[in-house]
Amino acid sequence: MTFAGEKSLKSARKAKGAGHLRRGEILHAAERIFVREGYHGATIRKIADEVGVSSTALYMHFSDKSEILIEICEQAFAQLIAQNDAIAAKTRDPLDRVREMLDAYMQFGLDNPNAYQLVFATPPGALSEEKVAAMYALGKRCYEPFREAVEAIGAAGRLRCADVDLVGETLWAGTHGLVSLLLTQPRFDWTATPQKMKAQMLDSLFNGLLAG
Amino acid sequence: MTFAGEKSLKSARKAKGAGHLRRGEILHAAERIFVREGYHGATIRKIADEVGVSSTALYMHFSDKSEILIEICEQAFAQLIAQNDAIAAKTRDPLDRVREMLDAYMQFGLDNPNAYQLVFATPPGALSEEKVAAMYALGKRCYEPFREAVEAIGAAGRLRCADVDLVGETLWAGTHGLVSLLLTQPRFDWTATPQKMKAQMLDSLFNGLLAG
Amino acid sequence: MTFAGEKSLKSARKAKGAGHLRRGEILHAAERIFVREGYHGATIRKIADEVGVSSTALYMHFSDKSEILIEICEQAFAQLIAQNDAIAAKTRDPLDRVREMLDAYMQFGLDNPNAYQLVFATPPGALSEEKVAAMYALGKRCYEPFREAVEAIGAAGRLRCADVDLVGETLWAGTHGLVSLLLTQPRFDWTATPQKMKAQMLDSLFNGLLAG
Amino acid sequence: MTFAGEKSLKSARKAKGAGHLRRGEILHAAERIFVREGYHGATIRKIADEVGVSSTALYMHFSDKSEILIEICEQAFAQLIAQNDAIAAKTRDPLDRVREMLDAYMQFGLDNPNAYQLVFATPPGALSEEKVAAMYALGKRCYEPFREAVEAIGAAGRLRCADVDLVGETLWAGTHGLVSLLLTQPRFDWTATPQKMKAQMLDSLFNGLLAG
DNA sequence: TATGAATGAGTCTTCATTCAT
DNA sequence: GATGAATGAAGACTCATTCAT
Repeated sequence: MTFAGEKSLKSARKAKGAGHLRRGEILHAAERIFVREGYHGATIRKIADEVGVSSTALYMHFSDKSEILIEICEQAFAQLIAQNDAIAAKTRDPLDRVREMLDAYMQFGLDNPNAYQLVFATPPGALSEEKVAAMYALGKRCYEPFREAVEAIGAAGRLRCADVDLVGETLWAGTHGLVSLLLTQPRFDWTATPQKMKAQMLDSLFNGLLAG
Repeated sequence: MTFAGEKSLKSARKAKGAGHLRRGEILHAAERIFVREGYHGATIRKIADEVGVSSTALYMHFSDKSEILIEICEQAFAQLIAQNDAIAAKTRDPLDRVREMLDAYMQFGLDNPNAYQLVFATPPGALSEEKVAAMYALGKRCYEPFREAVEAIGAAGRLRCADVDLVGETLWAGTHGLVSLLLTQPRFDWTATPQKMKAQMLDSLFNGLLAG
Repeated sequence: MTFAGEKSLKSARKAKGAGHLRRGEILHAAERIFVREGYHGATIRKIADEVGVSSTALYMHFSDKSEILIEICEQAFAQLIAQNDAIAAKTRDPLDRVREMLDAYMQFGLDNPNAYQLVFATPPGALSEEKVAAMYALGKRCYEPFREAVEAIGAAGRLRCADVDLVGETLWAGTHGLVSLLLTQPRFDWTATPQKMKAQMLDSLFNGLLAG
Repeated sequence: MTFAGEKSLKSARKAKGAGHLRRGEILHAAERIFVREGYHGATIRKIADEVGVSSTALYMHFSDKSEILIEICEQAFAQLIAQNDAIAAKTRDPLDRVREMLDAYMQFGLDNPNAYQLVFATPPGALSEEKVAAMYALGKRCYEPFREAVEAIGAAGRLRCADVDLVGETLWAGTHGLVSLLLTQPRFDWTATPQKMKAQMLDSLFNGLLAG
């Protein structure tokens, strides 16, 4: 149900700048509520109440409930991408690069639990096929610098396993698992701090995957 | 076969089910839809339609929408617990025991993607505090045999790291991460089969965590 | 929506006799619940539960929810009529006759609070025009012996007021008011027993209405 | 004016009301329907239709169906209380005071048949225990000035009966009975006007209760 | 005689969304 | 830029009623 004009409309709104603050407030409130109640459980009114404006007001900033979700995800990906790009530019040693990327990735999840969960567990029914594809593209873009770094490790002959992609995916899975569990199982009696767990996870995976 | 519509449909329906059959059908349909649409997005009507009964009919089997969710989770935990108990009873060597448990755990997730996601990302706001606590208790009960097995490895001096719990949690996180990613990112271009990835994850973690 | 056959159907059912007990149980349960919850608030299921049978079972005794209400009212009127007829036949002195009738009337209300309130405060929307008319006819039939008795007092020149009907209606209103208040305002801190209040009401009205 | 249908209707609606106007309209419609159909029989939709708004609109003014009922009762009590207070302030002679209060009370019932019946036969199961208690408190507050006036008559030695409360309650019962019957038995062939009946009831009770 | 399973209509209520102001 | 009033559609759930057994 999107039609031409949407894009420019969006830009127009963003360009205005006056409502920038509001926009941000709404996004943050929405993020919290989307996670606390689930996408469908989060109502426009609940979000508006949390911000302290009328529900009508949200429509001045977002044309749609789904647009809020999309923007949250876009921003999350933007940060994730910037993060990885920065590390890629800065850190030469591929091993350090991968480790830094993974650490930053987990840290992002811990720092932005709502956005993280939204990105990795949004009910599929929430977004149009189009939008889901767009999100996927962002995810891929984000994954790329990481994949390259892993490949560099492999090229340096430091991997125990020949399949570079399999290694990368395992690293992602392990780190994602830690963040995911920490966020979704707050009741579990975790014995160490998130920082220690992050380190342990990275150590284990690197120990396990790297060649002697 | 399909033109008479309403009447034949109705007869077909009635002919179908004795009683607990229905219950099972409903649970399975609900499982699918809860995951596809999220708990709040899954409506009683959608579930009923999927089963092919009136929405009213669901209330003959479940007093509540949440009760359906609860039962799905309980059954999932029951299977997970039975699985772990069986392995604990059967497999003596603690190392094999842990590996088997983790493998079975991941396999359960792959085989029951809906139940798995429901259990590990229980839709927020769906269950009463009470019920959430009950679910947590089941989770703990399920984790126990696994924890004991990890402890046995530690007792045998085979762990690189002294903190047994940290090791157990890392193992859980890693395996959960793989299942979670495989289920939530079906679009990602996974390079290996789930079976290979499972093996790779287990190998990596064991390599990384076990003492030389 | 009533049609020919209803009457005979009813007789047929009643004639059977086997379900007599059940029928009575249902009527009593319904009476309680109609009053406790209101006609619309009383559901077939609630009534069935109170009796301890399935809701379907009620349909074996009554074709309809409204039929239950009607029968309760009919029985109440039947008793009221029998009461008045008996007093009319037995008590010669018109003054005693009226007093006895009014006393019995109030006592009926106190003894059968549910039926009484049903008869005098059934939401009009509950019954068809037809049925309401039938109820009214019964009410009239019940009122008749009372009216005659009041008339006899008047004929004996014992009324302060010439309008016999006005006197009768005032007597009815006064006694009804007492019963009605006692039943609907159980929270009120009534200072005397119902028996004393009945007597006081009758004394006051008679004192007030009778000539010197 | 009436042919365009929907659109003009809508405009008409919108043009109608500022805000509390609506609230009042709803209260009046609800009052009628509550009495005509009983509390449970009165549906939000029926009320909304009577007002000419969507059922959703009711929720902009009242958070709940029961809140509508509560407000009707509160307003009725408010008027009743104001009435009695005014008479208490204005009329010195206790006998006149009581008579005026009772007359005003009956007149209120005749003028506000719906509110009256709602207040004195509050639909069972409609209100929470709390709310029922609140209503009772209002009733008590309303009764108080009347009770005091009756007491004053007694203090003046003008009562035939020593029990002042019993006298008050009898007066209330008698007058309530008249209103109640007039409202619930519109089919009955009342021989006098309500005004005459009111007077007759008061005369009878006073004659009966007062000392020679 | 009785019931368990089923259903269509309808209940209260809430949602996303619009529009006049 | 913001809102209060409004609404159609839909949500969970309940009701009276039926029917095969």
